[in-house]
Amino acid sequence: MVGRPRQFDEAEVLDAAIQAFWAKGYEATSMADLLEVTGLHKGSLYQAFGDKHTLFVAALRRYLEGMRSRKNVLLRETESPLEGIRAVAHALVDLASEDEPIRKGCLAMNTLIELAPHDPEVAEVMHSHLAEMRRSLTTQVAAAQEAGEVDAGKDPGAVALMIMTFMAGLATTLKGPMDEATAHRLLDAQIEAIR
Amino acid sequence: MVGRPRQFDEAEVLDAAIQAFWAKGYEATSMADLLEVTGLHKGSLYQAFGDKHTLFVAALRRYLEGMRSRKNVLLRETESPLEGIRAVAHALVDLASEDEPIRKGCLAMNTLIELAPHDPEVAEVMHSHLAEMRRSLTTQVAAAQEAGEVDAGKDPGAVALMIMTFMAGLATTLKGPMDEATAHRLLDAQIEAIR
DNA sequence: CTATTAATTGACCGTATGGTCAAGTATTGT
DNA sequence: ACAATACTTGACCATACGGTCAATTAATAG
Repeated sequence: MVGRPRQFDEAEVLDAAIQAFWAKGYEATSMADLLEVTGLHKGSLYQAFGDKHTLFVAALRRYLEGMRSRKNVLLRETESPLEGIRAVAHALVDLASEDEPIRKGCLAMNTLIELAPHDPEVAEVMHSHLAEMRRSLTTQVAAAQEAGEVDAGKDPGAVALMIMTFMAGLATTLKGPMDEATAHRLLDAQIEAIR
Repeated sequence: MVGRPRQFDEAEVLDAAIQAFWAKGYEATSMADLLEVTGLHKGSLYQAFGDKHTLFVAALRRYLEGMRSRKNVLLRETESPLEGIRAVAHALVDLASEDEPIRKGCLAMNTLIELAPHDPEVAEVMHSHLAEMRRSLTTQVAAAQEAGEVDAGKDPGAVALMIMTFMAGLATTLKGPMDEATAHRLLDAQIEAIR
């Protein structure tokens, strides 16, 4: 490539943007916030990532990719299908509990609530992410049934959705009075109840 | 009282504000939106309710009171404790599914995510609401145990929290791809799993 | 009638917002 | 050296924002 190369790491900039949007939400995060947290100058940010909305979508995409890849790693590294589900769910609680006592929750759920209803592009990104999550969890539940860890009479798709719903609930309530330890306890009970 | 009386119904104005905040969130709802939806003029709104934040808190309080009173009615009118829980939970799904296909979710959960972490006043209102909800549900679960509808060996507080968590999850995911019928189905399965 | 209170209307304000642009400087490949 | 690209800096912009104020009109109680 000809010309002066990027002096910043695009991934690092996106990660910084993720942190900002995650902590304050889309509307409440100003361009000034983003400039401060990324350390870039106005011109550079706009040239590299376009406007605020475009930057947000890029950051969201990166966040979601990260979640999915961590999920896949956990599912691969655990010893049994149900252990995998457990690991993924508890990892989400850990993530949502970061930065105590001002827990940021899950950027995906935060975005689903704040933006998805009015923002078609964001909605599309979120929907395909959730669809992938659902597919992945469904096959995992089916595997757990094969392994005798989950009642074979149940509908694996329904069980997967129930786990996702519960995780969404934890990610949401963790932004309120619920504490991390309780969240982990409830999650164990939920997985037990669903087997 | 001396002087010209209010030409508008404060409750109606608050309801209109609730609808606006519910549909778009706090930040994304402008004063112009609020004027349009309430039908009031700038001066009147500011004189009667103070600034945007004060108005929001008043609207939120009214919304939460409405939820609690409807909950109490449902718990009183149903035939068994577990039926009461079922009714309350399904009513929330109905509420969160209003205005299809742009479902508004639950203003309480929306607010918990968008504002509670940075807004002490809102956080306090939400926390006391959730605490009341939790107390109420816990005694209801205990009653269901008395009636033999729920396994007496379980911790009623934990069961109550699990139901609340699941409801929070439904309220959240209903803002995304989940449809109302699925939500009701999952809810039935959840209550069944928790007994 | 009078005092009091409220609604209406519209002008006005400071500021923060997201966003653009241009001039200058630095860093690379050829 | 030269062209190409990117970063820096800061000025600039239009607008939308939340919020204030004052003048006028309307409705009520005593």
